[in-house]
Amino acid sequence: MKELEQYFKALADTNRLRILNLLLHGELCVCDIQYVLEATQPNVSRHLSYLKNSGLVLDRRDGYRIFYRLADPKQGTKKRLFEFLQDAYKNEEQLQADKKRLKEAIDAGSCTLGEWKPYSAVGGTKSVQASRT
Amino acid sequence: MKELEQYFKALADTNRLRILNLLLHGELCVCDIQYVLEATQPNVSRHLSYLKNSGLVLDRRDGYRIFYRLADPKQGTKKRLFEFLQDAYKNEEQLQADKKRLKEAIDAGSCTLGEWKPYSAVGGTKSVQASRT
DNA sequence: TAACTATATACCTGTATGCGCATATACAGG
DNA sequence: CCTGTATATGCGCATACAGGTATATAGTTA
Repeated sequence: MKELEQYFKALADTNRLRILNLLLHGELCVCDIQYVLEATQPNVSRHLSYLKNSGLVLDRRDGYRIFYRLADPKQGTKKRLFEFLQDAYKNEEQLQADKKRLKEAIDAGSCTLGEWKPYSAVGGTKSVQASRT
Repeated sequence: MKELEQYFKALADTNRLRILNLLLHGELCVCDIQYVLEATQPNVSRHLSYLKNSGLVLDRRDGYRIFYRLADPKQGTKKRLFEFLQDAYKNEEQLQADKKRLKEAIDAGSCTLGEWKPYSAVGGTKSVQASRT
């Protein structure tokens, strides 16, 4: 029960919903998220910590950068939760705008040079990583 | 966005998750919920208020009793949310125990004399009401 | 080792919530 | 109207967060 409650607590915040929206499309580093949300770095960092502690996302260090991604989308409840989100997100203009903004940033050469693919294509497998100098 | 966030805020509490679990099976009055949760009456009342304000449940007065039920399970996001919950709840022992306890209470003649049917059978239609003296 | 980049954390403040207890409100029946 | 039942609300307290600013940490490169 605690786990489910923890998921919902993690989802009960606009900034975290926006972050998950971005992560639904693949792994991202903090700075890209920060850029899209137009939030301060500590703010983004804290929300990511919260999401990580809740069990919804995982992180990975690559050099001095840390990449965040959704956690095990294969598994039952979590997988269905992500699918629900993916669906519910479709009605949210803000989130669509965020995706667009991220895409533009990536095209323009942001930190995350990697892929930009829909959630269905991510499927829990680690997305293409990109280390840039 | 605010709406979605509000839903998650409403779900981010054990007591409210337990209440929704019960409501997934039909309309209930406060006292029955109170009995199952073994919580104080003001406590249950406030959680119900919270759920109502979040848009997840509706209430209806019948005499000096007030019945609560899930809101519009027909509609898109909310419907999918309830379905997700229904599914996620299956793994939670506490919630199964709650259902059992409620069922016993109803069989023994609690406030809600009404039906006790699975969510699929409720489908947004007002459940059978029961007023008891 | 020093300088620099990307992230995280500590501290502070304001707001939201959760809970118990007491009390108010709403309805039903003499 | 007075009493009793069912539910809601006000108050006080403790805790959890969210956000900003400043600072610490980890890793990279010269």
